[in-house]
Amino acid sequence: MKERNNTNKITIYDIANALNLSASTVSRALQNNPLINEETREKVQLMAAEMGYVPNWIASSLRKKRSNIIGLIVPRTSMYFQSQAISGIQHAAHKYGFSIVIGQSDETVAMEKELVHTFYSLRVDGLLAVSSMFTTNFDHFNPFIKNNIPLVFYDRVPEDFSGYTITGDDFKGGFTATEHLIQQGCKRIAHFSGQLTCNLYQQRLAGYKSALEKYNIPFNDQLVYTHNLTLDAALQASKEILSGDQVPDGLFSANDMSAVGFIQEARRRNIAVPEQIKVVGYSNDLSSRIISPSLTTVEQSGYKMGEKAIETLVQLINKDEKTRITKNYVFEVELIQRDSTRK
Amino acid sequence: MKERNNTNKITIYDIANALNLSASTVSRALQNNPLINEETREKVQLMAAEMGYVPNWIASSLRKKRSNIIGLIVPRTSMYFQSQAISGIQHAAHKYGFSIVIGQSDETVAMEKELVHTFYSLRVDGLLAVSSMFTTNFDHFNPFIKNNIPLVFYDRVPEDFSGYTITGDDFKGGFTATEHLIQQGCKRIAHFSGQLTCNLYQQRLAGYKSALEKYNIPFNDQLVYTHNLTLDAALQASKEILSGDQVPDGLFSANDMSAVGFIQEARRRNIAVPEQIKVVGYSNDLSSRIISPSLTTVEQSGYKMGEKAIETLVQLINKDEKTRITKNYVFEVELIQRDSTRK
DNA sequence: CCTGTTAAAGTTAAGGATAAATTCACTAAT
DNA sequence: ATTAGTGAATTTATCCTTAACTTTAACAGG
Repeated sequence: MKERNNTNKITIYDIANALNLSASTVSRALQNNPLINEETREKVQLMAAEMGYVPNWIASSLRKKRSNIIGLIVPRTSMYFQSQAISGIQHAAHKYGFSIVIGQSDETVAMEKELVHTFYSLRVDGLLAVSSMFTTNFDHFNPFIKNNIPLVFYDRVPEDFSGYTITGDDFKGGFTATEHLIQQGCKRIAHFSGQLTCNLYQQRLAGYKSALEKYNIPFNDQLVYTHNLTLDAALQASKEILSGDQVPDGLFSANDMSAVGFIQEARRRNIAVPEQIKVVGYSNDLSSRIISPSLTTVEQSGYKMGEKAIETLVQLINKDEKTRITKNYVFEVELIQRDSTRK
Repeated sequence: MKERNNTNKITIYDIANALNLSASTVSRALQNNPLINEETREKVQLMAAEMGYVPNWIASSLRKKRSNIIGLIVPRTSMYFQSQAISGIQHAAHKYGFSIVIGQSDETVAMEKELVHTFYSLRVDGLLAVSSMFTTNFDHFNPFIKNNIPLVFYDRVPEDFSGYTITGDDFKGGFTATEHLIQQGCKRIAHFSGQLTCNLYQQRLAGYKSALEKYNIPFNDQLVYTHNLTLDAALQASKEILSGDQVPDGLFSANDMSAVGFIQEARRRNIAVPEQIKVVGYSNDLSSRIISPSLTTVEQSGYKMGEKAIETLVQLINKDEKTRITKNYVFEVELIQRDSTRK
């Protein structure tokens, strides 16, 4: 038996031969080009279906100089917020006829660089990116910027970037979270922050500071714990905080996972949340509904942000002149009150 | 100012012209083909770097009939197990020089069909798939099977499929989980199952039945609750169970999320876990460590399964004759004992 | 001195689809 | 009857890279 290889796929030439037509007529007919006689078009489409023709997207991309592929760079697909964003992106992308190629930077700059290069070589029509926590220099995105290939950052975005960005209102989120803790009676509020090179955490910290200032609570940088916001890092920091002599009465954590870590460590030490310490997280992860006490957090819809990001990108790709594209779109945030800050 | 379009990218012809060489020499030099003089090769590579040349992957794919892209179909990227698997797949794929295009079926057969078609048109070199819960007929994968394009299923796989599969030992998992409950003293054990059209849930149920049988506990199909295993569906089913007159003393849930839902509903009704009812989940999701009491569960590494799946696929793509490829690889499972089944 | 060999190129032809330019048949208008 | 115009198709060139085939020059051996 002869082994079939991948080469004997049906092409438009096969259809053309079968119908005694030219390849370009077939091509046009399949695209419902009005230059083609209705009868011919139907004949072609019928034959294509019969022969099991599937267009070769690679050949089409090469010729059209358009791949209908969008590159997506995320630090990790397993982060709840990111996986929600990916869902939003996928759904919207499919609606617009684009496929998504995903790359994970694993929070490293080196990998991020490599991915940008790969996507450039792939000739993606546009790039969607969430930068790694450690990216401060964005020069490796230059191939896209210099060649005018649409590029949209969301969630974590470069500072002073002249391009398109989609973010949550992190300052407001930090402010609201901290203000809520104060209103619930907290006087000594600790803060878990991520890398301050990252706009997100900078803004959340700034919001935290601003709320303290409003209520005349002096800022104390001893209360700010900067780490990578994983469960383990949070447990570590929590031990430090809870074994100190001046234990705080509130914590605003820049993500939910490390707030969860804090609550678990507090429970281990029989320190009552919310009675002795009140806690606010960030993102409204699934875990915030699972931990007990349930976690007060700042809602930020990954799904919607992903959707908005790709919508913006697609408008840029299609050079949509009619609709005005917002350059720096900011999503509203909302405080979700749960048990971890009950009075 | 003239607008730059995406077309004026550097090609091998530009390099060839600049050096007064032919395009094929440049092509060869860039691929370190031994037919090219070392001096020439260095000259070409230097010039390529200088001119900012990036190979056009689309043209190369068309010519080589190989895209180095692998398609991935998952029900949802946001499921913890799936996102872990994606991480494993991504890392390994990168190592082997492949890019991953991800599509979500959203647990619908229609979307799954469409994705298969898209990936076929994309001329992916291979396809990795986790079927939707509702897929019973796998004919839509035929384009791949008939054209001998490597196809590997993992986690959820078709029954009686003659191709390559990677699964966890779901029967053993179901058996071990149920046996553990029995050994902890449970006599009346309920089971949350997913769609029984899906091998996973069938096997876990079979394991559950087998354990009951071993300990001479009669199987009672009133105790099996089939739903889609989301938090909401679990809450609904839990209400039913817990408000009935014959409340069980144990629950084996086919995933962690619905076990979490059950524990939450039990807490709401002041039914103590594990004292009154013991609970075992499946997958060792993050949530199993967050819920209190912490959830006993069956470990199944998504990361490793993803890695194994893509390794198998890559071997198939490369027609690796030397290494024997296992057709139906089964991962060991392990019971992780936590507080939800304490005696 | 000529043939044979080899290294190091160059030329040409896919790969499959499509846009642009061209041809052809036929109708309408002068 | 001749020209212009139109609808419907065909031909050709192109996208960029690479594999297959050819050429060229240099040199060794009889």
